[in-house]
Amino acid sequence: MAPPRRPSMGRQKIEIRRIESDEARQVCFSKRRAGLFKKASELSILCEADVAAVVFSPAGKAFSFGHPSVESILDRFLDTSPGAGAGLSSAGDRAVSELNRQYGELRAQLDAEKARQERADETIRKERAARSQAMAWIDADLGAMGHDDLVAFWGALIGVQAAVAASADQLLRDALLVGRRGRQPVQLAGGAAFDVGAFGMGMQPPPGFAGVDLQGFGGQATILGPSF
Amino acid sequence: MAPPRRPSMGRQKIEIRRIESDEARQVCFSKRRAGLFKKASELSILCEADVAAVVFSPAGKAFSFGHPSVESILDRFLDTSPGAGAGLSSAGDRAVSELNRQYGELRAQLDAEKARQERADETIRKERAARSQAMAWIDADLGAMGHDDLVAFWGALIGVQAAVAASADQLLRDALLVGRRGRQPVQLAGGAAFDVGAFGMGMQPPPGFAGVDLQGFGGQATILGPSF
DNA sequence: AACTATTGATAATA
DNA sequence: TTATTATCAATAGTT
Repeated sequence: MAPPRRPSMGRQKIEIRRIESDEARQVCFSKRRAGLFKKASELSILCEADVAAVVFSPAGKAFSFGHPSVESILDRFLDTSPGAGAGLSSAGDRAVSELNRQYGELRAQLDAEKARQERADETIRKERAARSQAMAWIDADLGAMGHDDLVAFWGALIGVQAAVAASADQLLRDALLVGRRGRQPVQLAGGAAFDVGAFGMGMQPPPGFAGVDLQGFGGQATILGPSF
Repeated sequence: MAPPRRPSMGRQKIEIRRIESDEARQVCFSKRRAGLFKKASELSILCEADVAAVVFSPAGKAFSFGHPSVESILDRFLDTSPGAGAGLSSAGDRAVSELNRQYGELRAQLDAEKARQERADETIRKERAARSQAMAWIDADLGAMGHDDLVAFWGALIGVQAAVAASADQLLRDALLVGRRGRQPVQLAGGAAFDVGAFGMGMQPPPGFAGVDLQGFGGQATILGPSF
């Protein structure tokens, strides 16, 4: 059998030497320029350092990053003047500085959002994985199953439910399912049969539990075999 | 036996914000400054770009990297402005313009993220609402339930499942639960049928099922007492 | 400074 | 160009 082809080889190790392909070089330039500026930004924030980076593309186009501003850093560096201090030298520089600050703030927000999104996705993914397991059981031919089979089935489902709820509770604090892990008998009024079609999002109490005693699970229970 | 403690926690995730500890900040500065210059060097070699990076430590000490030389890059960057006739008159102005553009882009991204997040939250909310209903049923006393009741129960649960799955499919396209809506009996062998230990995610058997013999489904099963 | 477990960056691909 | 994914590379926390 053929080895299941990966969708990608993933990143491969490369030598640090001029990339021959024009296109590949351009792509690499864009990516690494962004990476360089990000690193510069992180350095300036983490260590409260003043950082400037200037890059000219092979085509001659200039790109730059600076905190608090490119020019203030460059001037300070070129001047070699100890007296220049750390102050910004012009209104324009101050504007750039402010923009840079807002930019950093915004980016932080975006990162936070992305992290939150990832947690949500993960929660959904887990719940679904658990549910698919439950579905497999649910798909079983229930009519052909004995009573004890069904009870064991139930037990397994409870386990899935508990696990899912536990992992999910971590993320959202809406009180839909909080507390009450212990069993607390649900009051099910008697009545008609199940109306499966009615089960949607806004559900009503299970219609079809007429005559079922939901109380008392405290003692020992013996469940009879597949006799039925 | 004691768990073999790792020699290190390894790298931990950190937020990009000022490092409070003076010592840690200094160490980080040294490491990341080196990393930044390395990245700059790689960029210049790989893409044949002219690159300069200037860093001032919090203490005011200057460090720099440049290819082919820091000064040539900086001069070129600072020079390329005075002559520009249209609109922007200085490198600083262009930088501001670029920053503004990026700022707008970021803002748009953030909005998109927020919208996506809202959809995810809604999905989770719905799934939970449905699940809380299912939980109410699960809390019922199964041992006291007759076979017919249990079967009906299952039927209702299938309805819930279908509704939940339908609403959830809208959001995520992971193929965890795609297709197969119709019932396709699961093979429940007469022997060991449910492997509780194999629970979907990383789940443990339901707390109360410790005493339940899940093997030999063809026969009789006895569930022990209130330990449940 | 050296050492690793992790996170983060990115080459290859679609 | 943007998205994805498998790998490689950088580095946070320790020793």
